[in-house]
Amino acid sequence: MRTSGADGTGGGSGAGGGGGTGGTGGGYGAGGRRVGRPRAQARPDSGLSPRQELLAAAAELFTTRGYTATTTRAIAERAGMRQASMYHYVGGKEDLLAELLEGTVTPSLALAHALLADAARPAEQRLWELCRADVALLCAGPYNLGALYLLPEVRSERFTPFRAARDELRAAYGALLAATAAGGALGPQELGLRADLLFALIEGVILTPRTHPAPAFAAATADAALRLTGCRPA
Amino acid sequence: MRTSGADGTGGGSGAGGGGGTGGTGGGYGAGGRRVGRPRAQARPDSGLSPRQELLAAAAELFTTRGYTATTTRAIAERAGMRQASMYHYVGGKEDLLAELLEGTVTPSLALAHALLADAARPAEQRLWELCRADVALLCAGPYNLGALYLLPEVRSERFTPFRAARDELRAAYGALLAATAAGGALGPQELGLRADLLFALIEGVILTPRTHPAPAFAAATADAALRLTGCRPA
DNA sequence: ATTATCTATAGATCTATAGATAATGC
DNA sequence: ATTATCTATAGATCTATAGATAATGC
Repeated sequence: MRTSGADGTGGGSGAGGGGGTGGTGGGYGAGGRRVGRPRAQARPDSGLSPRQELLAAAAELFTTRGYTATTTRAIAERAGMRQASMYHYVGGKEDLLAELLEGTVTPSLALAHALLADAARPAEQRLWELCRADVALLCAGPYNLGALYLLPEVRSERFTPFRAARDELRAAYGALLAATAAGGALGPQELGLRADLLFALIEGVILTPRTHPAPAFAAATADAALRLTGCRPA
Repeated sequence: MRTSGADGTGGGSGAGGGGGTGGTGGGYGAGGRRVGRPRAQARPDSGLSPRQELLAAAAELFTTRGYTATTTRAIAERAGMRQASMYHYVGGKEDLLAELLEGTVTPSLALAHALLADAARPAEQRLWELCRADVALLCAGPYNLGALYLLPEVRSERFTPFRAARDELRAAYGALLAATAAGGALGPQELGLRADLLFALIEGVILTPRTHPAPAFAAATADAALRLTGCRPA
């Protein structure tokens, strides 16, 4: 029998992001005995909640083998449980994909809103900061989760929240650009076009082989973004 | 029994590109009776060779439903034949994917080589032209074939020719950039980084919703590319 | 004879649910 | 009693090959 919810893990911070895995999040890793039938294959405690382990497994497998090619069995087994047990924590592969996708946008979106509200600093500086942080987020983590943006599945209704967040982020780029001197000089048509190109550059890092060291790369991309928009001289 | 080759269609021009489908390419569409057992489901002649019809079907299905999710049956049936008959023309799905991918790079690569050799024109002008043409190619055709770049399968050995061509194209962007005044002023490290960012912008159009009219969008992207590289003032 | 098709199929999987089981909690 | 697992499974597919068949070509 499938117990109803069980997502009581809290917010869920997007398992793919950042290397900072540690931190015993939420009562797991306490070493003590746990309720419920023991797992068939015992394993050293990773410190992650089962749901987070599923997310981490999904991030690796989706990017490495592909979303459709990844079976529920592969995800569950990599997370240390049997295939059927996965359904105790998530509704299926789609749930995992949705959460991973949202994790690649939500932090940047929050930052964008904060920057838009911060009228004290020059818009150029705020735009640069958003670009830098967004690229850093997209390049964070061992797997290129941005590659999942182009999955056909993402067009389906299940992923409307993700698409909405991404569209909001694009709009925030446009609003920030409009607040710059260069952006203010443009007509609305031209402004929208330039914001799209700016966004294409930022997200285009998904398509770039990760050869350059990440922090320098993020800053260099932000520099290039300001040149692209006309906010900064060559 | 599987007859050996049967790829005698000629070069194969990448079925996804351009809207210019017409032109009765290579003896098909002649209206006359054709050798071999008739198809189970007769259909009005499309003017495309069976292989081209398979490519067109694959382009639609791969981008619409996903590569792994697309079955050989779906491709064959959309091309007007039964599942098994597909193997008379191609070795399998991978063949189709490889040909579609190569079609999105080969024309730009040829142009890049031609432009590199044309020392008479200013490098800035040639770089602009490459950007414009490449974006136009990536936006051509009804389906976003660039979305296939991020398939995990593409990392496998089968797609080495495609990856090599794409790397060559990236290198050509770098060489053209190095020939510009702005590029010449950069150190080798900085130049490589900037070429990668340039390439990220161009390929980033894959991630952009196709709202703007294609020709204007291609030109605007080329403008933005020159600003990004520092070849053109804001 | 050659060619382009077709039908049939072996062998291999995959998802999601039902129901059993083995812990801790009270 | 509650919870987290497990085992088992129904029903549905998919790929690639073997071998048959129905045209045209000579």
